[in-house]
Amino acid sequence: MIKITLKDGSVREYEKVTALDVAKEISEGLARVSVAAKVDDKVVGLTEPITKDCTLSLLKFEDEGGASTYRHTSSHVLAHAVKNLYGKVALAIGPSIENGFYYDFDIDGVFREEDFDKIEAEMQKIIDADYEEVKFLLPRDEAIRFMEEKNEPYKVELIRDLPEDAEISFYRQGDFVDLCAGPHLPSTGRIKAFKILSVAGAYWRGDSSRKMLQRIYATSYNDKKELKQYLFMLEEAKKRDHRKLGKELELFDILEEGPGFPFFLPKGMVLRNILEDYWRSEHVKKGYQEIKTPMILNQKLWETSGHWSNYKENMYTLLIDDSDYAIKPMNCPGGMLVYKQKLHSYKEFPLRVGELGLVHRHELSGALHGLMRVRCFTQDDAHIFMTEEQIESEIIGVIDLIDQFYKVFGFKYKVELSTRPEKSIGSDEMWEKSTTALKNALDHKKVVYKINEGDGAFYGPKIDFHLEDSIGRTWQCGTIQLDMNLPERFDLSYIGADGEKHRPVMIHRVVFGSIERFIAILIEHYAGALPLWLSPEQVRILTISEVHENYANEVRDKLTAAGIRATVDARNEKIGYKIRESRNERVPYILTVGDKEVETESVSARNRREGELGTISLNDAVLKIISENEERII
RNA sequence: GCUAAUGUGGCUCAGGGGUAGAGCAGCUCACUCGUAAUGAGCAGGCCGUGGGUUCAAUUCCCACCAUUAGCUCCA
Repeated sequence: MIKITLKDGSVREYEKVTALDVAKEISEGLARVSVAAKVDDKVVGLTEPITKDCTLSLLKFEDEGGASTYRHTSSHVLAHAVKNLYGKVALAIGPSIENGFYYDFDIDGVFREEDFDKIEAEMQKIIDADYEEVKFLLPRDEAIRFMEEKNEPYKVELIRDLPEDAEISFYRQGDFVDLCAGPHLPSTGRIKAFKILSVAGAYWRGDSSRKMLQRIYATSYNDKKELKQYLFMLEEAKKRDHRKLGKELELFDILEEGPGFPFFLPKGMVLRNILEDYWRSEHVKKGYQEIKTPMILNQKLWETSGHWSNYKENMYTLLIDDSDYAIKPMNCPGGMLVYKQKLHSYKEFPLRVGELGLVHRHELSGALHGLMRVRCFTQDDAHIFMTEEQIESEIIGVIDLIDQFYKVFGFKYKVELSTRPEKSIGSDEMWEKSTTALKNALDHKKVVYKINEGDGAFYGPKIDFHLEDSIGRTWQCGTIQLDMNLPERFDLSYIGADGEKHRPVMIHRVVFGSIERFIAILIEHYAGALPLWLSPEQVRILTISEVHENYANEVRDKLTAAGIRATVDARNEKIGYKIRESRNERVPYILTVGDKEVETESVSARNRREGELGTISLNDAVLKIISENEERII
């Protein structure tokens, strides 16, 4: 007898059973929506026999492990279809990924978008055939022979690399068999909606010295509607592309003359300066000082910091008067030097030193991407020096600051804590202490966070902030990193209350991360329609005809005097034309003035948020705009 | 860096071995206009760069540069 405990605590007993049997017994509906099962903590296929007492939960598509099972089977269907259509093709791997799945193929020639329809049609045939997914095991020797017979060299390599004690399993669907750990859907007919998205080259095992394979990316969903929603999101993301909008709105440009080195145009500079001004004013309020360290420093410094031995290939170097120098890829070494310029007392702690530092890093040409991935960018860095006892409260302060910043832009965010990696420096005691301090700070703020075991930097644990934009994508921006390395390397010290020298604790932290990338995220988040306080041009005053130009200028001057960025469009164009243009340029406030407005000292207003506001007095309009600007209304 | 694709006026794109076209934007003129495109005209390109093939190359071939999608890397 096998005892199965269900989610609700009830226990059922069976002689021989699969998760699917249990589901059916509960209800046909549940059996229909379940895509996999969790036996104790392991995700398994619905039709796998359950052999021991366990707790069982049935997984729907949206449950953790559900979509990945669903898409894993989808990837087999893709591979099956490609095998059917192209005889001579070797299979590599085909996992499920965040929003879909892929399969890597070794094939002569390349797949093209024109081939997608054909492959999709073949996939549909396989789904319609509703092949059962049959799992079977083979001993290592036989498994290798089996795959050799099928001319699957990659599979053979995979089997050879499996650990001694690994169970080597295969799944068969019709005449297609693939090496696979599973789990899978009961049959191919369970796939309701799928789409091939793209094709790209990918190295076998991510190793650029190995063969480049053809990777087909696709996705699948539990119903057509969800697939459609996802495809819509992709379309939306394309429309919001900051590279396109940045150029259209004349914020920045990246030219052939400087790949990865962006130019900021006048309007982009307005946005950038607003972000930096806000950053400065908030940091001053929180007790930060600001410094600026040089862009170029000598090789010796980078040797001291460890960058010369660990980061050299990413650094731009140059010769000055026969000595080696490097352009800074990070701000910290400069910050260390500033710290060392005088003797510090514990009474100064925590010492918060910020720097909007422009760093240069040699990124691979293929990695460049608009403002998201560049070769020079500005980190809104700060280094905080403190005693061990101050870690927790200081981290809380940074968490609060980051929270405040993200909220102002309307971002939700998720927090992750990364702990000690295998290769690391520092004592166990120090790691323990500092990791606990970070945890305590998070717990104190009642922040929900995920722990990434072993994902910390070699020099200390860290907290990362992943903000979520308006279409659900996440971006890592803020980070708080404890550093046990640099204070050591630079022999930093302070005089404690005991009159002795001590080593300070130091953290690096950024809020925006990179100003350039943050701007890119903002553009995509708002789809170019920046909120009033961030808009390079906040108000545009449109004249109905030439005779209204003087009044329009008066309105503008009044706004300008109040610190609002306003312009007048007095061209001889129809009002509809001028409105259309203002809207296309995402100007938040459009004020129209004609005879009526001139007579009554008013404006006909519309804004992006509320639409038409009708005719309001000039005074009210100015006050409204000023207050919305000051409140940083989104 | 690697693989593939792409590179034509400011932008979006068409074309194609006989030295280039459209729409939008720009400029000029007319209209003096009330809430998402008034009309007409003009101007604008060494067809990414350098080689090669050819009587002739923007078109075909090669190399390079850049961009894009991935791989890798990551703020």
